[in-house]
Amino acid sequence: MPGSIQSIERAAAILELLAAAPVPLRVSEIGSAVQLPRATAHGILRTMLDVGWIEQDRVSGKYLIGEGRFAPGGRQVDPNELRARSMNWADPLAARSGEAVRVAVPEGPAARVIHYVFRPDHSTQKADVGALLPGHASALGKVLLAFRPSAGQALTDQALTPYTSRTLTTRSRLTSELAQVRRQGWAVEQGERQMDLAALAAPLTGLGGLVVGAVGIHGAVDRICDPNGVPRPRLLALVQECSRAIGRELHTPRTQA
Amino acid sequence: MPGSIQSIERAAAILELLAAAPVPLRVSEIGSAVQLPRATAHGILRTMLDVGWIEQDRVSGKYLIGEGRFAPGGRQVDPNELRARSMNWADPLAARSGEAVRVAVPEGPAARVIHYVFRPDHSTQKADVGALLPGHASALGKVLLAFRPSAGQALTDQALTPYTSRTLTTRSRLTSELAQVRRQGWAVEQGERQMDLAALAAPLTGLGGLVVGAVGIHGAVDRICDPNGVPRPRLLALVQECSRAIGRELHTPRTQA
DNA sequence: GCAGTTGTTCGACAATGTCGACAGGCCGCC
DNA sequence: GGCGGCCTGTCGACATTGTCGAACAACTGC
Repeated sequence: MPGSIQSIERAAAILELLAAAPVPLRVSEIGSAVQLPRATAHGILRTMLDVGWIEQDRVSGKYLIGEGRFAPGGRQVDPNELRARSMNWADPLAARSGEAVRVAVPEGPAARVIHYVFRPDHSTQKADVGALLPGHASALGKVLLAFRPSAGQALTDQALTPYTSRTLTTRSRLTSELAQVRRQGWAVEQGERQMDLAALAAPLTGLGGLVVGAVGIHGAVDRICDPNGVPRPRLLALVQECSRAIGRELHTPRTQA
Repeated sequence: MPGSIQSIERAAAILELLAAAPVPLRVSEIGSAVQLPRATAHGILRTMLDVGWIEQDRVSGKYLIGEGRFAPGGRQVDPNELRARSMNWADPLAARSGEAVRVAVPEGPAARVIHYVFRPDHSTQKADVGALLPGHASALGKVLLAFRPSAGQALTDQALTPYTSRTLTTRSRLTSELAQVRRQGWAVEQGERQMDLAALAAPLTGLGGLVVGAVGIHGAVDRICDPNGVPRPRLLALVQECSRAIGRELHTPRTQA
């Protein structure tokens, strides 16, 4: 099929139309300009609204081009919004798994913790919100690295700090590990950053399949994994379920009721 | 169908991925990052290549984000490229119609002439390449105005300079005229800018249905139209055929063989 | 040299987007 | 104030469209 994808071509045409327009445009104007039924134009507009390329004036209903997109280093998903959306699902995960929960977003080759839910028991714990987890030595980091080729690019063997004897310290081993993470859709960390700690993590998938963050649990190795070092299926299922739930939430950005 | 269009969502995801990447990425990397088969990712990438959102390194085959797109007043189609592509079809149009041919691109509410082909007979003529034709009083201008809602927005009744007694000088009459142009796909001008001149014009449709320019013929009123003021069908067909041919040319931007 | 990549093309299937028609809301004109 | 036109957004059936597996060729690195 040596043809281009029409939906995208049409979206591009409409986007250029809006970019060239000094004032917001109504759906019918756009439709007649590109010779498309209004319903079709509306569908394309709504999609571009969802992905943030364009904006809609709430009172007039007219559409206008979004601000400062695609600028070099253009903004990813807003961490605050992601935190807000994941809270509803992170709490139940902690309750049902009995472990502490973390949500993280990518920051260079590392993972920035943006949300933390304490383990249900009343032991002393410390929330490390704001902390930077190493990408190669944490479950959350591995997930982000696996689905963000841009980040992994910069990692050299020298940068793979060995935290424990189990830390992956060569680029080739890390690469194959990340390939496995991509295949199976989740990552595990056992004693790679701290000998007595293990963790599980899964990606948070935004619109279009783009991974915008990761969610996971962490705790004592013997609670997270069985004696053979295999993650306990129940915990794994809980993490994946939570990941999918937040993902679904991200797919419905019907903000502003 | 209260769902978004997936192709566009995926394109957006890939675009953000590329925007966040400091270095060019290969197809397979992109595919695994958004969990898509390579062929699918390739199709989306090719489309975004065609519309100019991304670029491809000719030697490595890697993809990188395009430069300076969507900047306020971002570039339209390059007039030089449009001129080059339309030349092959404008010449035959002049030969077969026996009239002079003009190609124009939008510039504000007016039409900038970027190409001119002399009428085959050897009468004295003057090529007005570079001239600015009024949008409301020329066939080329009406076509551009009809498919560029952004331009018409600024026109007030005061701006509708009356060149002759036949010039459309009220906004309402112009609006209905433009609606008709959109319906039928071509525009006519008879004595509206110069009493003894008539013209026919049709849009040049780029990718996705966006009108990027217009092509048309002009000459003595009695040669362009019949005594009743109706455009001669043969000439009209020739203009439309030429318009479609150039449009097809624009849809195949397989530049650089 | 071969084995493992890579980017790209082709074709068939069915999932997807398109488009006509309907409902709800708003403005403006009588 | 009520009415008519025009607007945006929704729903559903159809078929066009995009997707995805498999095959091809060119390239890289053991």
